[in-house]
Amino acid sequence: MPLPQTEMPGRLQAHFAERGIRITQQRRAILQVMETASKHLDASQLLRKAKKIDASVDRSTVYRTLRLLKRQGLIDELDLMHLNGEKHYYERKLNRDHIHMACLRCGKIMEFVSDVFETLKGEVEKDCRFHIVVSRLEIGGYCASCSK
Amino acid sequence: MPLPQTEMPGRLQAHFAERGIRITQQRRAILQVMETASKHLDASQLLRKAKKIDASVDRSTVYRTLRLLKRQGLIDELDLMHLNGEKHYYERKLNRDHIHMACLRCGKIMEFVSDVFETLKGEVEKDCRFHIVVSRLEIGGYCASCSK
DNA sequence: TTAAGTGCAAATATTTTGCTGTCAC
DNA sequence: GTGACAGCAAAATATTTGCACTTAA
Repeated sequence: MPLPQTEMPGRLQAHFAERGIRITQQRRAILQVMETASKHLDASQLLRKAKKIDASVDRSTVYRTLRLLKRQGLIDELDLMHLNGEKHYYERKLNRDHIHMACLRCGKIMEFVSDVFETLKGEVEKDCRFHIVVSRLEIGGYCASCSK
Repeated sequence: MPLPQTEMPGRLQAHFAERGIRITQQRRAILQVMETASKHLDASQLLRKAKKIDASVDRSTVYRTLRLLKRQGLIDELDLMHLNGEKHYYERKLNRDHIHMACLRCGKIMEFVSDVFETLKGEVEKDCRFHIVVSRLEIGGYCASCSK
């Protein structure tokens, strides 16, 4: 029997609590969507899903909460090569950065984790004496099925 | 004594000619700006500079030409970590991809070329059987001066 | 209690599109 | 001559903001 949602705040809400960031009903709904989303939501999708939990959630609250999450370093903002317009996509920042590949033909999004990527970031930090906060590698091209 | 501009078409215009893409007065102005730009123009800056060469250039022609240049693989589109709003920046695609680093404090944009980046792309192509057309690595953080 | 957060509506910012007239080839 | 391209204005898309009301702590 799963615990009720209120007893499973999730990491995002826990982070807010630790930092003394106020947790409102609307933020709780938005965080819950971000926690449980499989992947890559844009602001409109996030709004729609959050409204199912709390119908009062407004579009501007979604944007304000996204800004907050970005500033806290809790989410990453992606373009996915602008395959579908200029909107942004958001996902929880996970333990390890990953590369996003977008197929220019079928639109499929793939992810890839690589030690070489970590090496590359290390090189940038050392050679450029640059302290990396956030990094984004997006690749456009053709996936295995589409380039056959 | 420099040659008149009409005898120095530049690579972008040459590419258009080779592919039989029509070269209009307006496109010539826009290409010339892209050729000679030091770095990273957004659409409005590009429009402003192109108008100095040909005052008739319209904003929509700039966007249409940018789309054409992107599709021809002649320019790269960047966000520069959205340090200044949601607009895009454009630069001529050079021989070799480079990484863009944006300082979150002073706004400085740095570039970095790395063999490791080439290795990483090779790994993606091989391990994911993904044919890369365009790639973009943007990093946000603090530059040497700002993280002292 | 009260500072922070919210909804709502309107404003901004950026990019795209429909249409009619023009020009490169 | 004609199909591709242009300017113009209006629309579309995405995001932000001002303000008065509400709420978490």
